[in-house]
Amino acid sequence: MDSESGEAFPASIEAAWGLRERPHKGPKRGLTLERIVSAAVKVADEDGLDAVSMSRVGNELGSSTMALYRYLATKDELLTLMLDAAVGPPPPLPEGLGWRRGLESWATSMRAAILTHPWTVHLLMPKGPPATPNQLAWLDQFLRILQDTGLPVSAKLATQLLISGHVWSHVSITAAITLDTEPGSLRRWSEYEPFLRRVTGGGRLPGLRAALDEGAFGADPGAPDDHFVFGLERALDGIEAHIRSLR
Amino acid sequence: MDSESGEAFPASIEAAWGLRERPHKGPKRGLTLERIVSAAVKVADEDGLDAVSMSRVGNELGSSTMALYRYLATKDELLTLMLDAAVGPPPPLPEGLGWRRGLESWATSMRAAILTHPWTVHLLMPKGPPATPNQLAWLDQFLRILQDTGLPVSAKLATQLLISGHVWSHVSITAAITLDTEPGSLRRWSEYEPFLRRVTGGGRLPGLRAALDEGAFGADPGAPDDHFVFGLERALDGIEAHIRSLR
DNA sequence: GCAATACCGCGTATGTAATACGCAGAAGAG
DNA sequence: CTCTTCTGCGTATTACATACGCGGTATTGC
Repeated sequence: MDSESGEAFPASIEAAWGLRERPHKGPKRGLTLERIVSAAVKVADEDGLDAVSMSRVGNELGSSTMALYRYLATKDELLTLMLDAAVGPPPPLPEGLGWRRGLESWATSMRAAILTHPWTVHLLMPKGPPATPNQLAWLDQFLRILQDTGLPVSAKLATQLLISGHVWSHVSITAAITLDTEPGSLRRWSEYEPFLRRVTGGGRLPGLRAALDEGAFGADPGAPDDHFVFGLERALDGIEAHIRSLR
Repeated sequence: MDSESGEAFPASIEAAWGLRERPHKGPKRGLTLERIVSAAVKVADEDGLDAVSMSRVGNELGSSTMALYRYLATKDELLTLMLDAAVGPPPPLPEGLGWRRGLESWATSMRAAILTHPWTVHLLMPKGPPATPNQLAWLDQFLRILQDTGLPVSAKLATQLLISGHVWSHVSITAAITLDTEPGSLRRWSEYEPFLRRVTGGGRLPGLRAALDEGAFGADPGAPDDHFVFGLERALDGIEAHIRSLR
């Protein structure tokens, strides 16, 4: 009954939605997309994203490298599904919060979900419009939170762009600063302030220099959490004013 | 005279700042970091980021693959410098704009700079705190724009996080939707709306479904530009209210 | 029942990268 | 003039993703 247009998105994504339940002829399938993805997530949790190779994931399942390609067309699809699985669905929203508290909760939960599996940060760059189940579930929840605000749809989507961009930006910086303490790209936080002092010498970059002298980039890189809240609240203030202005 | 701490950041970044001018003994150097980076940028402009391999860049310079490693420790450093070079310095800021117009201009310029070389989108994920000259120049300009607002430094930085996150998020989505029309990951925009209708069937994802029925995801993917402006203005509204409240 | 068919897991092979290592020659230092 | 330090670069290693095809299996049409 479906039109034959079902080829628009990769088969693995269709499969993740539970569509595409082919009645099949050949031997029984030994694996499941779900099992593959969760094995890959486990590898990433344990040994980092770089450890996720097709052969490693195959081994983890007691299977071979190439068997996975019966379920996935490319590694990229695996990564997309890993992100979806690791972030998971949005936690259920308490009723009657009001849109503002709702969005605060949404943003905070998303940030937490991402940082639970730090490697997801490296997968946030979208490879296309959101299409996986959990990703769309988050979007859906966002839109439901704004349901009764009277905002037009396009404003709701634009709001989502702003808020999720903020989350994204925040987790990326956080990960880059606090988590990537690999000796390869040294860049230890403690070296950062002296470095900035050095390059802002001789009157270069006066704005930055002034910030340094006011104590930005001080000891504690935990400040980013405050930055997160600050930016979120300012954004919500702006949205709130706009919603009020619509009446 | 420098303390011996100069090893905090990769040598190539130090070199990009013009520090590290070693008086050298051996043969004259045949290349320059600058030439390498601009050759790499040229390759990316012509054939995409995936075409940028060490050997390809070497060839482009009439040199060998391994010669590059006298200037760069890893390919990652090359990518970092490519981003810096492609984005370039911020355009000079008109005087007397006021902070709000200033930030609008900053955000718009940054968006334009990134989209001038679409491949830069894939390099935006930070690998550490910003350290390259142009990157810091943008940050510097941002801070100077906020100079007379009375905001504490940490609020200025948090504001930068919010605004740049918005730019980032916007260009990423834009690139993912409009530019990645590779047949590999099909996902043509025109297939997106039908896809969403399919997965929101049966009462699933009601928020999304409502948005669909209101005409979101309609024909024209040029709407993201309006989304960009909307989000930016809301954010600035919030900042403005906050600045006012400080008096 | 039975053959044809479509699909399974997976071994093998290919191609492309990044990059470690070491050599031979060049140029400034003493 | 020799020693040291640095150069460009050839070679070799390692690690992947993934194309291709084989031999076997379970379902389907007769």
